[in-house]
Amino acid sequence: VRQAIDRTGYFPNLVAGGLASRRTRYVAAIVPDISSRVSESIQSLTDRLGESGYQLILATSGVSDSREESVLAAILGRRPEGIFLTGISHSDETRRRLAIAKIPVIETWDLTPTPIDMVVGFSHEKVGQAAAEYLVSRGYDSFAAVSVDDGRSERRREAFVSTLMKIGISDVVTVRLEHPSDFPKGREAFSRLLELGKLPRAVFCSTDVLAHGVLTGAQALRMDVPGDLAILGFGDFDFAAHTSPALSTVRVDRTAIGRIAAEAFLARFDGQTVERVTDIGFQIVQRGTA
Amino acid sequence: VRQAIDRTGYFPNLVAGGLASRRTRYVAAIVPDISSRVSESIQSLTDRLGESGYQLILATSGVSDSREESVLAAILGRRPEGIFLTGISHSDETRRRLAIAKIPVIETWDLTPTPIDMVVGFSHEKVGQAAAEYLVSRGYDSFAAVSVDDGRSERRREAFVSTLMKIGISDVVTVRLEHPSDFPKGREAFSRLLELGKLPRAVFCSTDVLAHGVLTGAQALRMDVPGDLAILGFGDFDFAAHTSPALSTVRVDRTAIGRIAAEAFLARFDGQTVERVTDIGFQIVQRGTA
DNA sequence: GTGAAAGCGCTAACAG
DNA sequence: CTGTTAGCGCTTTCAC
Repeated sequence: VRQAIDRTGYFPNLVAGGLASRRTRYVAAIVPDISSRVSESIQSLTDRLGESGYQLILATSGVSDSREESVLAAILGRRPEGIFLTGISHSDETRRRLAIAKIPVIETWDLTPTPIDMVVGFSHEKVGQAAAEYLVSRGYDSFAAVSVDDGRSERRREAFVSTLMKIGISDVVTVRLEHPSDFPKGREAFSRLLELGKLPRAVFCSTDVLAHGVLTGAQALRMDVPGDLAILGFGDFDFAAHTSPALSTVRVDRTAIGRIAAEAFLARFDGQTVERVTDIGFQIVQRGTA
Repeated sequence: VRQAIDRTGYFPNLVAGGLASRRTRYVAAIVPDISSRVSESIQSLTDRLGESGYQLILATSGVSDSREESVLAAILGRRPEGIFLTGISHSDETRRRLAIAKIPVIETWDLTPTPIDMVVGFSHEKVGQAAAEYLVSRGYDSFAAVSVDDGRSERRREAFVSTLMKIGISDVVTVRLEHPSDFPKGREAFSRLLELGKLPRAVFCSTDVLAHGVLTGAQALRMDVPGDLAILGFGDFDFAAHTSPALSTVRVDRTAIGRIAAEAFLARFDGQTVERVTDIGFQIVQRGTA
């Protein structure tokens, strides 16, 4: 039999199987764009899912999720058994369609008290707050915050600023740049801080690329980092981390998001009940002497 | 009718459609890993394909494509209409299965005279050669080459070395590191060059992260780059590019690979004949005064 | 043109 | 337990 199979080159048609069994063994993931940091969680998702015979349908929703709704519509027709979403802000229409589809949904990279179904992520507010508390605890007393105009980035910055406000520090210089954050924008942020005359002792960048841009701006002026200026980034952008022993960061385990999401999907497919919200947390990685 | 559709929340079952029409409107892509540079080509692939109603099945083949064969088997059963592959070395079994499937296949990120079907990429030999010729033309006369033990990386280095050999320069210091290339390995490469006593005037790194690691190694010694040491990387790793006005690179348009592949697939699905091999080339981007 | 019927290649339910 | 049969929800063909 095996020989006959080999000779004829037969391999089962999974689309027929999917139709008959109503189990397509697909999970769909919608990410803003594939090259972003968010997509790194997809790696662990794919790998774990692949082990159990599931395949990933990957789609991009574009800048600020502009295409999420239409992409979702296109994808639901393919009857994936689960949906991996980025972020927690989704249109009513998206929510309605997801409700109709009645399949496990996991929102990621954030936390919310009102998830569509499940969430695995961390609190961006807590990140900003922890960043502020960390810098204060290390004795810094003048601050700046730089972010890009993207929801999660802004929320980290806002939490940073408001936490400082609570302990009586209200003159936090804020620099906001256009999404997406990249290296030159970090340099630009540094220039703007310079123009404002009084450079702070510590700056929180809501992104690691931004932090790295600020860093080189400072280094170009022969400043000592973190001596003259402490820089705290976010995300553990490996490259930034390795490049700059001077750059501290709020580190998030990106692969955990994919891994935990995969396990949650598989458990649900298996009929098990699953924790609805998983906070993967974060940690502050100190480098140099900041 | 629209109202009834809206009320019942009906949306067509594409898996039934796929079975009936034998057109699944899926394209599958197999990449070594999602976080690698290779995967950036996937972005443009997905986007262009999505515009035409095609969805992407993404799978990873693991380090040095170890899982490519099994992953392909799992994927062919889903009857994608096209396959996007990374690289040009594929096992006989892979080739056999692909032949049986009789669907368009595009090998990418490389060039070969014997493609399975179509190829879109560039010549790694030419990259190495161009790197050598560029540095020589700029007056450098002592060289080092650093690479990781990955097929394409090695081929760039080998071409670099052999091109220099042809013009009479045979004492090129070579440093080989383990795959995958990362920042610390670049620093390690620099250390090894130092240990060898005589530091060259120019070094070609077959990866941009490697180049950046070498760069910071040099900067740590207060060396002037490119004054004391010219560093030429490969790949246009944006971060490296932005960080270091001192770092030149052999730039490849990664999005072009996905875009061209998508167009080729769509044309073939449409019954058109398509160019079998597309060389997207590369260009040397000079930064600083190197 | 419009409408009914016959698959697509499996899985699952059922009868033997 | 093995063998048969009836769908899964579409597309396509074919008769009208």
